[in-house]
Amino acid sequence: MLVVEDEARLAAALQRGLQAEGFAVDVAATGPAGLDAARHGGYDAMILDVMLPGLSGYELVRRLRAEQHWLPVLMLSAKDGEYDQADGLDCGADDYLTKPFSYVVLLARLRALLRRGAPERPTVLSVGDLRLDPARRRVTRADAEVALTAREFALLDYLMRRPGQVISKIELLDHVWDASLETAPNVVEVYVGYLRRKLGRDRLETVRGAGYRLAT
Amino acid sequence: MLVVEDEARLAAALQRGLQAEGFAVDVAATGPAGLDAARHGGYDAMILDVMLPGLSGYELVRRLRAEQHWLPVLMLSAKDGEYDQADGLDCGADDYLTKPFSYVVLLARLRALLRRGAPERPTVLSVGDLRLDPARRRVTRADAEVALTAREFALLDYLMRRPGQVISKIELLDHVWDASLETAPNVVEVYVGYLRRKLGRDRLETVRGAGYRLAT
DNA sequence: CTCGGCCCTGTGAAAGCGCTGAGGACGCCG
DNA sequence: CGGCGTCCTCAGCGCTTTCACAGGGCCGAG
Repeated sequence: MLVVEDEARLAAALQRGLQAEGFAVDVAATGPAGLDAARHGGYDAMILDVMLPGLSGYELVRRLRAEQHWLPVLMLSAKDGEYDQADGLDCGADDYLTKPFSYVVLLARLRALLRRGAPERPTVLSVGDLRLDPARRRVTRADAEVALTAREFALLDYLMRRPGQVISKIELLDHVWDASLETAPNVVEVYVGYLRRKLGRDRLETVRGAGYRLAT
Repeated sequence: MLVVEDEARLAAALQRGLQAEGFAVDVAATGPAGLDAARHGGYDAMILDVMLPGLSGYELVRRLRAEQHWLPVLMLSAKDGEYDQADGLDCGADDYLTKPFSYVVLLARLRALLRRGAPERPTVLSVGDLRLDPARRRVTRADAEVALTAREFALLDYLMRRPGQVISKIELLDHVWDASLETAPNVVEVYVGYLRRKLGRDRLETVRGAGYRLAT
């Protein structure tokens, strides 16, 4: 088990507690150190604080995932409103716990995580004759490559992870457009337009008053 | 012993012959099946045909090596000029035999291979006509040596380990430039520029807003 | 059929991103 | 000490992308 926590007392407590449960535990106190350990050590899971010196927990997971490491991650955060749960899960953590937390709950979540194991993330998303490969950053439609800009790619990625479901503009703004409260929802319409032009007219359905849906 | 060979008669002959020598022999008839067997079974060596349905022998070895399996591999190929010996050895095979071959020779080579055992050695990385030998610190392009500085070499090394994938500047900074939170991402651009000059313009693709990709 | 609101899209400005040449800092060697 | 090679910074340029906006089309309700 890898524990990444800068508060020395909490880190020590976790280490002792987990060792008592039979885990072998390493501790890292800073973001960069944690990232490094997660990369190299063969851990079964990681407990990760959000607030860390050098590199936030979010950023740490994001980078880890970007490098194709699927180590299960349980995130810890002080609930100070600055960060929230959705953010944590969004950036690639597998579970989330708010400080202060009960030790028993932590153990239970951890066990659940380990039971699940490192899920083999889908390498390639595929819906109909559309294919999107996040690692290679390639999109093909009926085996023909489609060139997308960064934003278009992010949008399509998001939609392809929930094909057939209606996704609201607000949600898309939140996730694809980094929570900018002051951007008009019209951007979404514009980008859906771009995608339609590149992928075919009827692939993205408009659900009036509700959002958009990727045809399955 | 694992024999990966799609020609049924040859496969059967090899199996019988090797069993007569006291080997336990499994046969796989397709590339994917062979890869799978090589991954899981604890074989001492593999005899591998180049021309296979589903996945070529070259690709099979490459993948195996990429996953850190150092099972000794003896490659077989019809000498039709399309593939050649250098290719076979470059992609990570340990020895090479051209069809038609004498059974005695095959046995001798196999024995030699087993004597040597599985060496823990990094393979020569090879993508397209690019070759990079980490041990010798040498890079060739279409068999012509290319002189690279240390940094250029490290960068190319990193990219060649994940050909086709998009790798972000952040990740490159992390790995090639060690822990430089305060170095501008511009260094990466500069060095990609250097590599392009030495390796050819279109070998390194820019993926705007995401990173770089080594063309496969 | 009409109307109001929702959605689409062409236009264009601004910002962002990546490439490159110039050049400074540093270490190595003669 | 000067020449050389490597590493890296910096600033300017050109292209792409992003986004706001506005006019017009479409849809559903009444």
